[in-house]
Amino acid sequence: MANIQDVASRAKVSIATVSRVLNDSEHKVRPQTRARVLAAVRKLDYRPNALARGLQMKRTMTIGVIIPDISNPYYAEIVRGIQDLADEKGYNILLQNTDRKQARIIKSIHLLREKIVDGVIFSGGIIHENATLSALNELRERVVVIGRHEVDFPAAMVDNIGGAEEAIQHLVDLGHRKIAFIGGPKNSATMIDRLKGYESVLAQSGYPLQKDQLKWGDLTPESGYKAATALLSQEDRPTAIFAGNDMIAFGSLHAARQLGLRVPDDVAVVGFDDVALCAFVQPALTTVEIPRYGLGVGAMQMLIELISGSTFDRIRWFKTRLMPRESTLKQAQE
Amino acid sequence: MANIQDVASRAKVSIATVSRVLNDSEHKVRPQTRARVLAAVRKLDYRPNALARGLQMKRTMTIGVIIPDISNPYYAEIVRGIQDLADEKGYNILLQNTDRKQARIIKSIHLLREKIVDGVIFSGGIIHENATLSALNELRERVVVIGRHEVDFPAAMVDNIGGAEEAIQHLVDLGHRKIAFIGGPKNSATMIDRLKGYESVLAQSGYPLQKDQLKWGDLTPESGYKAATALLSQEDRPTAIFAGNDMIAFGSLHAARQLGLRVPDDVAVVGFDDVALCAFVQPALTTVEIPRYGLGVGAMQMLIELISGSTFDRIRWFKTRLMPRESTLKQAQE
DNA sequence: ATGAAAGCGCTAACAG
DNA sequence: CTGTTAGCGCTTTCAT
Repeated sequence: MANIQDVASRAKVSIATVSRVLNDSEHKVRPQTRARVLAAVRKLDYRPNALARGLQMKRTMTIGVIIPDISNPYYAEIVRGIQDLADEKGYNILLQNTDRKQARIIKSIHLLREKIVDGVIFSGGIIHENATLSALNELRERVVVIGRHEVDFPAAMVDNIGGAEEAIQHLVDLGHRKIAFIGGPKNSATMIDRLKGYESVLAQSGYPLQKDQLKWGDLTPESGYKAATALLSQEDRPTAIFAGNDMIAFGSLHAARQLGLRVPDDVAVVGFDDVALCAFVQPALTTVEIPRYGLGVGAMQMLIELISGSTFDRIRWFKTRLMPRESTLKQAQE
Repeated sequence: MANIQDVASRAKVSIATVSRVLNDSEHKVRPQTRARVLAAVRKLDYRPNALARGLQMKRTMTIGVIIPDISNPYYAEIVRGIQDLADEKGYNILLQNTDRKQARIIKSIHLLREKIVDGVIFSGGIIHENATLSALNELRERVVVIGRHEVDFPAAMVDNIGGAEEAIQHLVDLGHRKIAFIGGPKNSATMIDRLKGYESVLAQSGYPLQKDQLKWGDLTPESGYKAATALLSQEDRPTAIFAGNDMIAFGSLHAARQLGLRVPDDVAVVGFDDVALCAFVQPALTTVEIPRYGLGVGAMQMLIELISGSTFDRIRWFKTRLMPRESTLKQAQE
């Protein structure tokens, strides 16, 4: 592999000059010499060694991205957003999957530090834990998180409260008065916010939350199925279910079917996230879309601002969008 | 950020000694000194600078992965497979999306070369073109491709012919005699192989391919819809459609519905790929599963062998698996 | 406008 | 067993 010295020799200049033309340095270099250098570069198919450059410059134009699982489409889309902006700005992405395991999160952070990334975007997994927090702090002010505001890092946030409000309002508008909620993990900030939105609209509408309309599980269809079955078997069953995420909603749909209830006529169901499946299941699931790609772009935008030292809002909110589909709307067409 | 010199000073040893204990060098170092060094490392929260190390060692434990689009679940799962093995072996992944654009492919390759990756896994996009090929060759023997054997790189291959054969055999076994094929791009090696498998079983079964049962489109539901509509509107319509991929199959399902034909009673449909949707559409789609995760692991395995200089089969085949579902099977249960 | 040389943080050969 | 030192390939003063 040709190095800068090879280019210099061939162009009969010093390596300093080569460096100058390659970096469009402000140091003027005679057009003639520049041409000679460029010719040598082409001839030798020379590429500057980014390691050497990074070592010298103390910046690598590489950023780390820490997520639970790239094969989860939710994160894949975020990453695509990050990457598109990164690409445009000349950054590269070092990707780390953690499966939300504390140990792997910490390992990833250490590793990214060794590789001298210019910054890190973190999404998914609990930051609270001391070990994670202190590891993240090693990165020194070079971190943007997605979807957390309980910690002191700049964050690209999903408006979960607003999204839930919109969903519940939609149900209320359709005439529902008895709306159940099936949440995911009780201590998840995301779930707490969605519950907040749910409660606030209910209270406002004069049909305040009833304790027996509240169920918790995990984020799987199975847990949704179980919770929904319980809810819908009550004598005074809800006319609508607001699920903490789409998986729970799918489980609820299944439960309703098993109980012989028609959706949306007997019971309406709303999910959250808008995974691809929503539009394809039968009946198509009404849900709240999260702007995943936009979140990724936004987080990268913030990180760039952070790196470049410009000022910016440390919290940036991203609006959700209600996607009304068959699971709440009576067939209107055809 | 502490560097090796800081550690050395604090431990009152030379940097060489620090390097030795950190790399478990064969050079013996007295347990006592080793302990001092380790203590200093901990105290200073020292992490070796991977750039400096890479510069010296000429290996970075980083590999590049070039794919069309990480937000496409097909590639996301491959990447996850790559990454899991990479992780285990201490490698990191530099991810590049190309959207199959020649210019971006080339840019990615150049970039990965600058960053001094130890190797590259390439998937998706045409390699044939001269520019791509020569760029890839710059990487000098450090490339593994997924799903291509027309070029001279080690490859993790999908057995498209076998998969198609199995699918057609399945249809023949069910009594189908007139089976249509709707392909994707005519010049795609993948599609050509699937067609080959289709033809071979047909020929073998004594119901050779008829020209009017063959349609080409792109890989979208729309093109599948169009082609299927044409096929199914013929007076002597096929009793089964073998689609080049699942998207085409979804389009075909839609076409059948529009024409008032029941699936699978009037017409059976088989797809290829087994995207997540297949199990959820109505009727669930019979298709051929591609072991995406396994492909990723396999490719990484090959790359590691390539890097380490051990011998290995330059082509490794990955078997597909038929997933029989409702779109070919009459309801048996319930 | 160009070149010489220091130094980024590390590994490894060589010396002791 | 431990230390000294020469690079790895680049950018960037400081001279000229």
